[in-house]
Amino acid sequence: MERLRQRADFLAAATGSKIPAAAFVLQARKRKDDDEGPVRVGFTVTKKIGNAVVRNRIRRRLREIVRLAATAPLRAGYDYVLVGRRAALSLTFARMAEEFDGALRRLHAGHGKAIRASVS
RNA sequence: UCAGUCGGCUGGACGGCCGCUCCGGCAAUCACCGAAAGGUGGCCGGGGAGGAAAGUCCGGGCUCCAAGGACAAACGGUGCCGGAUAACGUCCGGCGGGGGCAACCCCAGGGAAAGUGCCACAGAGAGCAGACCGCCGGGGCUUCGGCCCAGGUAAGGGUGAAAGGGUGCGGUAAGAGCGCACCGCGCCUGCGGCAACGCAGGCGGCACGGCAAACCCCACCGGGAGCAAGACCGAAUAGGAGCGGCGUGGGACGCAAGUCCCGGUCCUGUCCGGACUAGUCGCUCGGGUAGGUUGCUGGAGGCGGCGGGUAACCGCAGUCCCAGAAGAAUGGCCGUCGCGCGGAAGGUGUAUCGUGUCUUCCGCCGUACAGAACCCGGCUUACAGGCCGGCUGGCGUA
Repeated sequence: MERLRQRADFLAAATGSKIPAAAFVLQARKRKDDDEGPVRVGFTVTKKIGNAVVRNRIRRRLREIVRLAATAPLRAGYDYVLVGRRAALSLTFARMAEEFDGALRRLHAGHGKAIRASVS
């Protein structure tokens, strides 16, 4: 599993499907012509959420959720982005892990609010 | 012991499971990603947020850019004196003014006899001072209550942020630095101090109101931009330069450049008219974008010691190496405890109350402010709490 680092990758993922949850919004996008590539995950916590300490803490908790959810149905060749929300600070860890699992299943079942990416 | 004041330190601890990042060592130069530059991957050992890392308000280092040097002008900043420092708007020690019983605290604290300007409202009068009320003697009138006229007067009332020294005595018609004493102010001299300034004496009868966070004057300081600085590597695609291969319709003139005619293609189906008529492929090179590497942490460095200095701080030898990320590591989850607050019970001390102190239990109680981003010195602001020390005042005891 790799981290997303380039700004272009984040912008691309934002055009994919979105699944909202209490603690985060899950965005996902299948990379073109790449069925075997690694799973890549990125995290976004905007300045609106809080100061640097709060943003760091949210990002770390989300990162840990993804790391420990090895059995979750993450798919190869996909880019995932988790956008942190304020609730990620106070919700219990188990609850958030459940939400992540549920969000992934809904996403791959096709229930996400698919936003048609403009063909580039 | 209570109240106050100043300064310094600290910023939870331990354990379990699972991770992140950097450095060093070991090993095949192996595997994977990428066109390349380069990156990722194993095991072992070690390091890994703050007192403000924050705000980005000053001052430096460092880097690039600009510029003959110096000075001046302009603009910006600083502003009692001396010292510290790489430097500062910082710090230390003094001086002056103000506040507090005191410890101590606060002050944009140069120049107002260089010039210009302003001083609202109120008030009679506000910058060559000023008679509204009042006071005073004189003249006139009088219904004997007073009224009028020309004067004198800044002691009193009233206005104001401010009314041209203050208090007292003398003096006078009433008053007035009109005279005197003390205080204040100004000038001169002497003494002390590096200086700001202080002290003493003499002279002056008081002139020189305030505002420079109004313009201004004086002294001193300042080139600009910032690690997204800068350096190196460097695609794809487009464009540029060079070399080579193939190609560049026919004819006339001309040394050549070129011009003209006949063709060909296009505007457009036709006429007329107009435009075009040489590229294309391969290799190499340079600039540069995405991207990557570096800059990147050993420094005005920390620690304790000795010496100098009232202090800020400085010197000497010793010792230590102590974060380097890049959509941004330094953590996530759980347990036990600590600390604080509140409640309950019990013990202890006091004649009693208040209350102090100790032990145990309980609380879906609280445990802050805040995350390095090139590096230092400051300032400012935020902060649950805890600890230590100096000094001052009150009360009690010996």
